[in-house]
Parts: sequence; C-alpha cells; structure tokens
Amino acid sequence: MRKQLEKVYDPKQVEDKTYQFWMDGNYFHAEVDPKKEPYTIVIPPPNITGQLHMGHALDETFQDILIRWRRMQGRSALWLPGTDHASIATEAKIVEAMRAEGLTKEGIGREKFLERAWEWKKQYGGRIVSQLKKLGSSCDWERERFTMDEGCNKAVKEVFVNLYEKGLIYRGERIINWCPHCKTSISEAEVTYEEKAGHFWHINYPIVGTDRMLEIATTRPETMLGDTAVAVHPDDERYKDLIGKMVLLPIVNKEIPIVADTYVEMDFGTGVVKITPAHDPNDFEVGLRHNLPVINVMNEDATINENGGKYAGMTREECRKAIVADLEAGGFLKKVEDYSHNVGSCYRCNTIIEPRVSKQWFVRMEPLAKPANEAVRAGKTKFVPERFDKIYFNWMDNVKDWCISRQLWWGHRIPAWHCADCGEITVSKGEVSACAHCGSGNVHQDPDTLDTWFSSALWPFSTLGWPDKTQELEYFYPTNTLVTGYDIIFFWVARMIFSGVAHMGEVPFDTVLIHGLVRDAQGRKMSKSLGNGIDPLEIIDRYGADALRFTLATGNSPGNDMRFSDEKVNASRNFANKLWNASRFILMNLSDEVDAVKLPDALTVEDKWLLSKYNTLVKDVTENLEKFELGMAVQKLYDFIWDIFCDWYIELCKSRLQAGGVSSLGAQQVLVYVMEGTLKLLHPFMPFITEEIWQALPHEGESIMVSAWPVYDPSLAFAKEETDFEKVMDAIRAVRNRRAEMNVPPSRKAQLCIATGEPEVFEQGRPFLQRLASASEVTVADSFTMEGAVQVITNAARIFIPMDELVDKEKELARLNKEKEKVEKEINTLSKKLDNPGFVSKAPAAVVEGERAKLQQQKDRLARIEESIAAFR
RNA sequence: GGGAGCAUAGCUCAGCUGGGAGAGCAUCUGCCUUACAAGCAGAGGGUCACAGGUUCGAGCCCUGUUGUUCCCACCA
Repeated sequence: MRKQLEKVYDPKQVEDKTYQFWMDGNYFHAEVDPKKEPYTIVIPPPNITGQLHMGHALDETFQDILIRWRRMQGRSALWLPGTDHASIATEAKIVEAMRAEGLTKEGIGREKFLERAWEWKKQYGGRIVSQLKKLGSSCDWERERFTMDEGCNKAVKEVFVNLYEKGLIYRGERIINWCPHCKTSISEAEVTYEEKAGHFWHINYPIVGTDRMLEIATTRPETMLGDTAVAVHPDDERYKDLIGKMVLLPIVNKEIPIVADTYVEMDFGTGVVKITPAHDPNDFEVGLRHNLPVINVMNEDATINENGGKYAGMTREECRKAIVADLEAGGFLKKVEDYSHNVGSCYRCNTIIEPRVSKQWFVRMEPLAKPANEAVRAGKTKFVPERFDKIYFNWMDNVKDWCISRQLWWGHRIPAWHCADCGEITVSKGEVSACAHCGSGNVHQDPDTLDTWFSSALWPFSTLGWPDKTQELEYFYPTNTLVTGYDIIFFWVARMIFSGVAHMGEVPFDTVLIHGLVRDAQGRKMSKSLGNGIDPLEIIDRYGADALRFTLATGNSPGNDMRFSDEKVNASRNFANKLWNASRFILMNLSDEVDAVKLPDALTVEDKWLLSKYNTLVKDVTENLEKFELGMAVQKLYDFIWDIFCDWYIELCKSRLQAGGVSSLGAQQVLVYVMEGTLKLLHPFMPFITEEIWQALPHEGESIMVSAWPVYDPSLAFAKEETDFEKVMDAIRAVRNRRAEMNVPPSRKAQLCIATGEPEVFEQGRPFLQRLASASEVTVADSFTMEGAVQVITNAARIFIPMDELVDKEKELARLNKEKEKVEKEINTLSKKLDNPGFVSKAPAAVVEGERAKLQQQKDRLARIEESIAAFR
C-alpha cells in the first residue's frame, strides 16, 4: 500500500521534519574532495543583533537555490554560514540594556562590559541562525563562523600588522565623521546624506579698524564659536583689499583674520565663508593651508564644551537658537533665508553626524584600490548585472583613506601598544609587554577597536582558515558567487575584493550577484520607522517556506527592486498545492508494478509530446541558472507544471489509466518519470515540498537534495510528435472555444467530424477529442459535406459539429467572414514581407523559411474558411 | 553637478543575442468533468512614455525629450 497524501498541502507538517531529516543525513556538509569540482558561497553574515527580515530572506533564497542546484550537479558545494559581531549595533543594544539596570559602560569597565557582550551574543546570536533554518537554507553548519571568533581575530591581527608594516595603516589627527549618539568615529561610507530644510543666516562681522561690515552666510551659526578665520576668494574684487585684515567675531569678541583661498566660490552666498577648522571637513583643509588654530567647541555627545563660554553645556540645537537670538539682539543678524541642504547622518542610528578632529587609525586606500580595480577590469570578478561594476569603480576610483578605528569596546581591539616613555607605537600580532623602540615596559594597548567591516572584508578567506594554509582554503578559495544587495557594494564587496587581492593574491569570488530591495506592496522601502516591514517568519507560518521562496525568486530580474504582497505569496502557495495534488493524482493511480523511475518501451504520441517538452525544460532551466536568471527559470517551471503537465498531460492520460493494462502502466511510468525529474528541477526553489513528494514516489537514493540534476537527453527530442500533437490540441481548444461561445455545457456531448489532410494525426487524437472536447463520437475524413453544422477551423483541420438547432445561419456566416478577413489580412502582411527582396536576401534562412510556412498555413486555412462559407450558401 | 535604473494589459511585473506582444492578480461567462473551487474551460483588455534615427524588420539598438526612482559628489 502506497502512502497517500492529504488533500491540501500543509507545510507545517513537512518543513521542520524535513529540515531535521537533511541535518541527520549530513547533506549540507561539504568536504574537500579532489574528485569533485568545488562550488562555494560565503554567506553575507547577518548581524547577531538582527532578526530575519525580507532582505535576508531574498538574499538567502538566492544563495540556497544556487547551492542546492550545484550540489545536485555533483559539485562539492559549500555554503559557509556565520554571523557578524556588528560592533556599533551590538554595543548600542548592550548599553541600552544596561541603562535599564542603571549601569553605564564606563561604570562597569571594559572587562565586565565585554563579558556581558559575549553573554548577550551567546543568548541572542543564534536567533538569526535558527531563522535561516526555517527558510530551508542548506548551509554547512559544521563550518559556521563568527566575525569575532578566534580564527577571524587571528586573520584580523595578521592583516593589521601586515598593512602597518607596509605603511598602509597609519595613525593621524584628522577630521572624521563622529556620531554623537554612538560616540565613535565612523567611516565615509557610513554616513548617509539627506536633503533637509534649514536656514541660511546672514551675519555681519565688523571689520577691525573700519566701520565696514563683512557679511557672511552660514547654515550652522553655532559653529562660529570655533571660527578661526573668514575666507574670500583671492580674485574677488569686492574683498581683495580686505585680505590680511582682521574681523571681530561677534559674540565671541575675538579678532580673526581674513584669508584668501580658492576654495571659496565667489558667486555663492556672499562670497565670504566663516572658517571652523574643527567642525567642517573643508574648513579643516583651509585651516591646514593657512595654519589656523583648531578650536574644538563640542563634547563627544555634541554638546558645547568649555570653549563655548556661556553656551557650554547646551546641545547643538539649543546653542544654535541661543546664538541666533544673541546675534539678533546685538544687531549682527542681517537676514535669514530658507535653505535646504544636505545633512549627513549616521547610517546606524540616524543621528546627525558631527565632523570632529581627532586621532584615528586609517588605511591608505590608493595602493590597495589600484590592483583591485585592475583585477575587476580584467574580468576576474564579474558583476551580475554588469552595470553594477560602475558603482564599484566609481567608489574605488575616488576612495578616501579608510578610518578604521572606533571608540567602542565590542570589536577586534587594535593590536597596537603605546609607550608612555618614548611615545612610540608597537604593533604586533602577539601581546606586547615591552616597547619595541625603547624597551620600556610602560606600554598600554590602544583602547580602540576596529571597524566591523575590517573583519568582514576578510570573510571569504578568514573563514576558510587563513592565515593558515588549510586544505579548505586551497580547495574552496576563490569562492564562486557572492550574493548581496546593491546597497552594500562599497561597504563590503569592494573591501572584500581589495582584501582578497592584497592578502590572497586572488579575487575572493568570480561573480557578484546583485539583487535589489524588497519593498512593500506600495513600493515603499520596508523600515522600522514606517512599521511596514513584513516578517518572513510570519509569512512562512501562514503560507510555508516554499511559497515564500518561490515568491521571492519569481517575477523579478537581477538588480531590480521587487514589491512584496500577500497576493503573490498566495499565488505561490496555490502553485505548491497544485503540485501537491498532481502527485496525489499520480499516487492514487500508481500500481505496485511501477516501482522505479523508468520509461516504458512503447511511447504514445502524447507521451512523446510531454517528454519532448520536459526535455526542453531541463535544458532551459539549467541554462537560466547558469546565467543567474532565477526568475526566468522559475517561471518556466511554473508554466510547465501547471499548464503542460497538469492541465494537459494529466487530463490526457486519464482514459488510459481508467482502461488499465499495459497502456495504463505506460502512462504511469511517464507520469512518474516526468514528475520525478521536474521535482528535481524545482527542488532548489521549493526544497521542502519537492522532498516530501519525491519520497512518496518511486525514487532512487536517500534524498532529492543529493540526487542527480537532470540533463538534456537527445533521445527524448520528438519534434515531429510535438507539432503533430499540438494540432490535436489546437482542435480541442477550438472546439471548446466554440462551445463556450454558444454556452453549450460540457455535459452535452456532440459528434465531431474532422476534415483534414492529415487523418493519421487526428486518428491518434481521437480519444482526447472525445474526452477533452466533449465529443460523443469522432469521425475523421478528407472532407465532409454537411449542412447547418457548427464549423470550427484550425490551421490543420475543418471541424463540423452537427448541432443544427444551435446554428444561426446568419451569425455563423458573419463569424466566418470575420475570420476570413483576419486571415486575409495576415496573408497580405506575410506576402508583402516575402515579396520584399531585402527581407528574403538579408534575413536568416530559417526566419524566411518560417514565414513561408506560416503563409502556406494561412492560405490553407483561408481555403477551409471559404469552403465553409460556400457550404452555408 | 556626475552616473544609473525604471516607464509594456485596470494592478504587479516578465520579455534572454532585434524575427508575429506574455504571466499572475483583477474583471466577465460557463462548469462541483471522481488530483486540486487554493480548481477547470473560455473571454475581454496593450499606439510597449514621446519624437527622431539605424535596419528587410525595433518593446529590444542609437540620439533627443518628458516623467519617476536611486546612487555618488557637493557651494559654507
């Protein structure tokens, strides 16, 4: 007794059980196997603070599709999973949790803080991993890594020391982007700019020794507390005579010089710029050129410090208001304009960043970017879609030095020790107890940690054992495909590429598959603040993981954003159910004799039609996957299963199954053969349901996920049978169509008389016409003379349905004449085309041949229509 | 300021190297045909944003225009 399936597919009864089955079978594990070709994907490690969101779901679905497909193709397919320590985000969470207990970071100290952080990681770091499993991700969990584990730490230190020794890491006092909320420096890439409405305050600065005023315009009046000059353009006739003079800084009452600098745009604002070297990157540069003092007027949290005099203690915003009020009271404020300008914010917490001068560690980018660019230009790494290489090049060609130090505790600590005696720095992979320069034991480690992306950049090789020369590294590196969103190209992709090139001498992956964002049904970005995020786990709970995966993989082309809606998942769920019921049908009809996947010796015309279609599907899906056209592959599978397999073949084989005997056995074998192969093709997209059905059908092997991917089989290409059978299908469709138009219910059977030049084709199709076109009886002949019958014309036949009482002669004639007109028009277009010497001589022969065949077909059709019209007269 | 994407049926989107416009949803009609009503059979609906050009042939290639989204840079 075969296992019978439930009437409706219930993912809940299948998914967890099946995932466990795969884990028990150890199918996810990839070994170094010289007999096999490797295929490697490293996961973009999700943050340990994170919850699975739609972006992850899309990313992981693509990766799982690729990895499952390659595994079935016999590659040693490694999907290396792991998580990211996410220094800023994690530290923020822990600080927040501590605040609830009335504790502060500084209060408990570094050591205790890190203990808590690790405890937190232990408790919550696994959450996202278990969520990945819900999706069906076939990661090699034995090789799971963490960006702050021992191996990654070893790699980080190795790279830091290496770059330092090459002079590519340096420490310097620079103006950097400071997040007053996270209280750390952040890199250029971590600042997002947004157009914000603001004001342009015009302020009069009295010129010392005259009664003239110099009018400057600023968007940030509060920074005037740190002004150390005003600047004009050297060629500006209006101000030329003032260069070198002093102005009196209002409120502060300090004299500062008027300098000349070409940075100033003459025709913007008043052509005079106040210079605040400590709080503006451009002003900082001007300050360097003119040897201006740098006065920092803000604390770490962007409140005004003691340099701000009476404004000390105010926030930036409070100070701005107070200063503007004071300027106005003092008569210095000339006017206020509305002005919108770009304001930079921290990409993590969205706080407006504050440019700040401080001592930080930097990576010198130019020497690293150059070889990385060359590698990509040489095609060693390809972006899919290709256009994204522009984003990469644009960033890499203009890249600034990378600020890598963070004033945080949770992260890789910078392996540098400062000597209190000689002031020199000792950089080392190991612990340092004595200064390498003076030998003093009075050394202390730099308190800062590294940018999270510093360790992420090493991910493709640190996870494979580097800097040790492991077998894994040798075998799996360079990896093959990196799957990620376009929003992360320079944060991560670019940095992995230059790191791979610098430390491994080889790019880290051959292909970067870029996908877009998942938006909500209205096309808005999903975000916490909008509250429009859709939880993938809830979707899985309601529709099943397969339906979610199918939705994410379908109707979407690489690099483009997609909208997510319940309707789409619903359609996917319906598809899963369709597949489920098709297998139920097969199982209900399967006799015990059919116990293997094997084709019958004798194939009928409809068998050959189906097998030929299936064979093409195998080829197409494989080719689409090779070109990363996942959406197209999945669409073809959908069409094949629903339309060709279910709506046609299953209906076609019903009479054979009912008849029993050899003919029935043959149909069963074909059903099993095609279903089994199709399940394999669909498995990477819908792993759970395909496994469940595959196990219920005759099969070989333990699991579909380690079964062999189907290959195109030339012996299954039946071109002639395909076209022949489609003529029968055409006839069926045409008859159905006529009957529907005349509102004849299927229960009312009618005789069909088919006049055709290819009687053998329609003889073969007789049982199908009977069953699917509601025919009581089918007669095939060269021609018929029949009066008053309903007539249906296809490209291969004239079909008479003698239902005289339904025939309205006038209407029939009108319809036939309309059809005739249409065909004549068609013939006209085709003839014109074929009479065009340009077309015949320049178009490919196959195309011309095709057009000729079409013309002939239409001419034949026209002849049939004319016969029918004549018969009515 | 520079760059990129998008514009195709009422809606959401496919359409791979140019060779007779597609799907899902929605709408309308008829069916519980014993795998599936989460279904079956049918129907209607498109100047492929606009204007030129290349070509025997353009939704697809080129130029320009309009609308829209995004990225980068940035004049304080």
